[in-house]
Amino acid sequence: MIAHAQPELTKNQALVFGSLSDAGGPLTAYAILDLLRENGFRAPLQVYRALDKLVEYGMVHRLESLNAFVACSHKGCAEHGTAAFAICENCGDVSEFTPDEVIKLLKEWTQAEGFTLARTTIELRGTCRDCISQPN
Amino acid sequence: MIAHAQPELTKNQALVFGSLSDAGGPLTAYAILDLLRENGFRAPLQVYRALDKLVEYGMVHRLESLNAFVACSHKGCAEHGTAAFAICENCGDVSEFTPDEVIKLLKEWTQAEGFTLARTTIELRGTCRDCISQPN
DNA sequence: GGAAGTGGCGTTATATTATTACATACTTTC
DNA sequence: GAAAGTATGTAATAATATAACGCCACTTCC
Repeated sequence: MIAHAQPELTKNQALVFGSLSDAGGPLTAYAILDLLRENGFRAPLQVYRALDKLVEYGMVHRLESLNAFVACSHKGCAEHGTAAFAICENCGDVSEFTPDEVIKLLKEWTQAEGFTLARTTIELRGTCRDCISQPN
Repeated sequence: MIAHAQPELTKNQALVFGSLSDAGGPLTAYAILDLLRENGFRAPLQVYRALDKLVEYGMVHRLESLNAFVACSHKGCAEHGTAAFAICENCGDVSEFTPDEVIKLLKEWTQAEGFTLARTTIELRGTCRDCISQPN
């Protein structure tokens, strides 16, 4: 478990985090940029810089297999372990969960290998329950 | 466990697979393109099309967190389960392994959720044993 | 044999994602 | 208030990936 300080956000960081929270799902950096143009955003770097910090603070996760970003689903982004994501390829819905037992096993593997673990990516692609039961 | 047929490769597929095998580590699509220019490759699509097939055949894995590709490390790419990767951020070395117990736990989660799993990405970022013991 | 389908290939152009480089401003610290 | 650190704005560009088109080789089915 890693405790994340809950720092004061700068204006840009707050705007980016707000759009991700409001979206309720993953957004690409350029989608965020378009949403924030009316707030004065002009360039990708404004988004990427804010995202870097938000990811560092643990408030936003990067979805590697989508090249997109999503607000952490934990209330207040309180301290929690490594997250995993189930991504529905039909509706785009993303479920975040915390597979502690899986993380434990992976840590055991890294320790046996002498590998110093910095960051873990676990992403499941497939079809969510709703999309299976309600085929379009 | 999924059995992958070991199909005849086309000329382009064989060239792309050859560069990945020779490299012994991950390459980006554009790095492959540059390696294969002397073999007549001119455009990214030639690489991406071959990679798509090789990934489909299970002979090449895509590393989502690197936007790169790596030849499967299993001998002859025989049938095997979902792979995981430990990526050294210092030397770039990638270790492929097959964490069956982890996959089993993740499958249990998906079944409990009614999520139909199509593809699993597990990537560990950190520092390998050699780079820890021989700091530059 | 020929029509129709399939898959691979080559090429150009373009879309999407991310970073480099440089200048400016604000804030904290001493 | 000078120095150091952090955030910002902007333009330009790099890196990654796909769309659209036409061509050719092969099959298969009548």
